Amino acid sequence: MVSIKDVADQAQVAVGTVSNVLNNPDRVAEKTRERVLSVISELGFVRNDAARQLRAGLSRTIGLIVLDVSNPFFSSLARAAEDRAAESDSTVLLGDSGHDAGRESRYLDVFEQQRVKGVLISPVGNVDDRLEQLRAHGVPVVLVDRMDPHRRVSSVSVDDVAGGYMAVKHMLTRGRRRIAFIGASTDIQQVADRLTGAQQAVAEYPDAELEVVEAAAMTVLAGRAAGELLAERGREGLPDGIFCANDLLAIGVMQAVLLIRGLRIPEDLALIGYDDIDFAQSAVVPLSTVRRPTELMGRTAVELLLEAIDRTAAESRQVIFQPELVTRGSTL
Amino acid sequence: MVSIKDVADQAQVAVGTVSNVLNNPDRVAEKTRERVLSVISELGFVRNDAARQLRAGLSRTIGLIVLDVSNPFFSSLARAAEDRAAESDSTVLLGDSGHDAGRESRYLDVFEQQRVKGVLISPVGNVDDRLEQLRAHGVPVVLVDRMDPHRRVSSVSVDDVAGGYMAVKHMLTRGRRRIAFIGASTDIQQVADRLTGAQQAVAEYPDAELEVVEAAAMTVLAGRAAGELLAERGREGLPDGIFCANDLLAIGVMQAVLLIRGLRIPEDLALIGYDDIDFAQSAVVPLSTVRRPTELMGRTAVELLLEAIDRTAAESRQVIFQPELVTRGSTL
DNA sequence: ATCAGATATTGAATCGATTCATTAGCACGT
DNA sequence: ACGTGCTAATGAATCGATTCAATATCTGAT
Repeated sequence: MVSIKDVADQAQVAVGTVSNVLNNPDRVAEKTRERVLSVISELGFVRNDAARQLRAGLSRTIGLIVLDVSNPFFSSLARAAEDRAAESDSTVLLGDSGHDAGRESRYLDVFEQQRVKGVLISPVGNVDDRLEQLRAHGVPVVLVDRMDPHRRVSSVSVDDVAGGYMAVKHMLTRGRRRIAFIGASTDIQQVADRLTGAQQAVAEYPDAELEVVEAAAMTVLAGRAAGELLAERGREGLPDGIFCANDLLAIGVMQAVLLIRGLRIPEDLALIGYDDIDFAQSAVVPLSTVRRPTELMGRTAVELLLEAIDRTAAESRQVIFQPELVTRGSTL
Repeated sequence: MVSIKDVADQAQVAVGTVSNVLNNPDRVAEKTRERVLSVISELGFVRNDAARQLRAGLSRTIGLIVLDVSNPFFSSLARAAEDRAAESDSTVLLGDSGHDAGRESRYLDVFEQQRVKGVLISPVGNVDDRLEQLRAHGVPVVLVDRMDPHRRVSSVSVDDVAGGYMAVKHMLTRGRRRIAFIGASTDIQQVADRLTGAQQAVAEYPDAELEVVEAAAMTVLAGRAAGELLAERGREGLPDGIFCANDLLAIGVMQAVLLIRGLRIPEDLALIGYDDIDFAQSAVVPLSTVRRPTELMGRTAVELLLEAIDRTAAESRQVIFQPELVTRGSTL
């Protein structure tokens, strides 16, 4: 394995000079620099990051732990974070907790041992203590898609109350009055917030009513089951507008509802989801939905982190983004 | 920042003993070990991986670079790789190239500088030279979902010819004879292989014929466009079995075809996709498909890597997995 | 009490890049 | 020839954990 010493010998300079070529090129005379560089490529020298980090103390990597890497929300966010990090000469290393607290904890261990510059995390378990410990060790942390109730760590999140509000308000302005909300357990904060927003919108219309349907999960199949349940009531018993807590549910509902002979979306029933996954626009009837600014969130998360790295003992910042209404065929 | 020295002082032992507590616990007397451990948690000591790696030479991380982290094939593979790595006390750090050669190259740089134990990669660009360089530096490489034509590096891949064969053979045994293959450009090796398999199956039935339809992309929308094109021919001109090069295309085709009044899947038209994404089973008509053993591939990739790490100068191994037919409502 | 043989502990040397006080080299003016 | 003021290059000390030869401590047998 080629070390900086080998390069120095071969190029007939001191190790310090080689180091300067790599880190302070302008302190080295052009002739020397070129000679050293050519030796570097000749020998195929690659800087040992462990040694560099040990001495210099600083790392160039940011750890990102997400709940589910196959969820488009997170993968898009991760990609944006990577791009932003690259602009500041850092790299994002991605860990997928898969909603598993053990795995999450392992990644936190690894990142801490590797002395990453900072950690972005969308937490599963109760990691408040771990994060506090990281902060105490000088590793800044930014929460993603979740706020710290104690406001001790910075965060980027989305105003899901506003998202729920705009989804339902949209259907109300289109004349719908019998609204249904379909979501899984409101134990999930995000789902509870979307429902709250929906209730606020309905409250503005005295002649409107809101029905809450609990689905078994946030999946297409659970949505279809919920839709079939509604369909059994017959056409008269149906709501005229349905807001689903995510797009998967909405697609399931759409499948169930379209099987009812003669029932049409959006004429008889308006339908809106949440997330704007790829399938939303390519559903049989293109699905209206609420989009979260994932790219912006990813970039901002990295920026908050870099900010925290610079002024070491800064106060935390909570950035809350507004979601955006995407209207398509299902609510025209 | 707490170092091993601080722990040693506080626990009244030598640094070597602390190191042994961490790495060779059975060499340390129980009483001493407990004392050291309690000091470690009291001071909140976290081992500095850079120093450990510098001295010990070995790293505990494996780099994995995938084409698209939001693709269920890769995310499932990544998760399996992580699990397998964890069993061997290693961690997988995930890099998402997003089909971008520049990003891929950046990740290779980082992984090489970090001296990872090994690299798993599903390559975008022409990285043969880079990978050869890595191997020369003693970092084993395993290709994922692609074989090295020169057989210099190990790989795990899938027999897509067999996959195409079994998809079409399945429809043929169900009595279908007018088969269509829908796929994007056969520049993509995987697509070309699936077509080859389809042709082999059709060749076994003298009275069967195969039509090839080129789609604009491998997406739902492209599939719907292709389906609409077929639908224009009227019912008589339609094939009675369609094999799509992936599930997204198949779902698009299904959407287009079901709009034709009276046409039914699978009675009038059998349909089969490839990949077994989540949506396949929750499509309006559950979609038959061909599944690749992603978990097994992820585990095996890590195993090949670990194998290569142990016996340093071993020959490469190409592992080719057989895909599996998943029959659902769309071909009953 | 003594010694052999385990067992437990010690601490200096080491990995490779960075840092910085020191030295070398050079140009120019007197 | 000599001093001044630069820029360029040097190389020893350093980061923190691991390793291993050397030493200390303990056990049990004679």
